[in-house]
Amino acid sequence: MKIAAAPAENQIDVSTHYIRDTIRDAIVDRRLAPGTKLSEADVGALFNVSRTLVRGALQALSYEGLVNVEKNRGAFVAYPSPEEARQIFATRRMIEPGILREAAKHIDPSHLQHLRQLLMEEGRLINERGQTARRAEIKASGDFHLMLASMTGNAVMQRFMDELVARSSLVIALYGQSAISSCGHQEHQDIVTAIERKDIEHACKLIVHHIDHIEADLDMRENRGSDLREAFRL
Amino acid sequence: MKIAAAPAENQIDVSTHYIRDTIRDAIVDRRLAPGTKLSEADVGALFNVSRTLVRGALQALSYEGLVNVEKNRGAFVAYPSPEEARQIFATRRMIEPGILREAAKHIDPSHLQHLRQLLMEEGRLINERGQTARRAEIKASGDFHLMLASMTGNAVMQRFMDELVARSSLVIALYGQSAISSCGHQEHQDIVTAIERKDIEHACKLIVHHIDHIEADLDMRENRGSDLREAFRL
DNA sequence: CATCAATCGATCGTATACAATTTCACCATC
DNA sequence: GATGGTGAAATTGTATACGATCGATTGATG
Repeated sequence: MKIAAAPAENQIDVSTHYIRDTIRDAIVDRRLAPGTKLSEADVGALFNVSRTLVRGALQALSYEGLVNVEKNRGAFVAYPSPEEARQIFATRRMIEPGILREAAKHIDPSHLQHLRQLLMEEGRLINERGQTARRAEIKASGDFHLMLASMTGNAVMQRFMDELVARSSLVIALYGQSAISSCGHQEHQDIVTAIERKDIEHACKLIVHHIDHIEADLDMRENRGSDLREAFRL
Repeated sequence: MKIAAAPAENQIDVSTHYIRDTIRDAIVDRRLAPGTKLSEADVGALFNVSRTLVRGALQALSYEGLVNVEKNRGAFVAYPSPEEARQIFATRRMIEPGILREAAKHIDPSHLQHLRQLLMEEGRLINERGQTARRAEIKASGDFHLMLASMTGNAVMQRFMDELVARSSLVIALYGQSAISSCGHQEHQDIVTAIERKDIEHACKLIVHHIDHIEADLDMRENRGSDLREAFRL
């Protein structure tokens, strides 16, 4: 399978960071399918850089859990197992109530306004059709949770949530049913409402159930499609 | 300053992982002081490998927050600012109660036995003197929290805690008062007792206060010693 | 016809070479 | 004596070279 990534972009200063971010976006947006091989030479050719920089980017993505690097075999877009997916959502359930309680301490009106704005954008996307809108919807849903994390003013936690949201997007793209639940949007609204009322404990309950619902909407049977092969690899 | 790291170890297959782990241990154990420059050539010479592998290891450590890589200047052992230190502990307060609640769901008698064993080891170290014992004590204290994380059976969360504990150790080594509080050990015991009684909510309160106490025992004034310089860098 | 071994091609792992940048010493100047 | 500029040395950034490993194809053999 050929990789459909960004063009060479001769003008831009192509660094490891740029390559990493570009590939990450492509993975999270599902323009790169899980399991796709990311050959160092191919990626390097696409960006007009040597394998050295590509390796750096792939290594970084492997730390983030978006790419699996197999020794002497190469790098592949992550294909999270159902167990891995469960752990990602379990981790979010462990973390996000804590984020909400901490965010509540630092909240100010502009935060609430920004949250409401995100919700409106989200609502707009739900009514659109097509794959592009679907991708944007998944991204917007993640942005909502990232916004909550950013309200804590805690860069360490934000990085953790960045990773969790990115990996969640990958999981949703992989195992999501075509009949996507638009109730997620309603749940986001309910959470903001609870925050506005300063009923943080209720917001915590809501967000845990929300994560439950996201997970419940997935169909995580093994061996979807053709990739028996990955199933047997280490 | 010369680096006092592991010898060349000609026999061992020295990979990026090995280098990363060795440097990480040295940082967390404070055999490498914060701010120490990790020159690629020097480190490579110590391990008898080329700069290629060293760069990989340093990049990995930078992702973990134990090393700062500054473009065109090199890699330095992280020198966490007070603000960064506060964020690390704040993150732990957000996460660890969630870990406790999740761990409680998966608990079995062997876990409790292992916890008690860690506590005994910890108690033994408190009564020893010397820098070696101090290092071991900091490490043991971290291991207690890592054990709780491992009880969740969640690899994603475990990795987050690995990072947080390692960075905490660095912070404690940096800002810790010489008069270390041995009440941390008592607090660990109280937490285990609460878990044994299945009073998880109490254990959560205890662990949050415990983290508060660790943080309160630090002296996080800026500009300790000479390093104005770091203060102005990006 | 199936199975297994040898070989070849492709890809990765690591070292090395060269370019770009920073650092530091030295010297001129005020 | 302090300041500022110049050039060499040291260090990092990136590309390339070469050896090692893996996978597939081919051909021999039962």
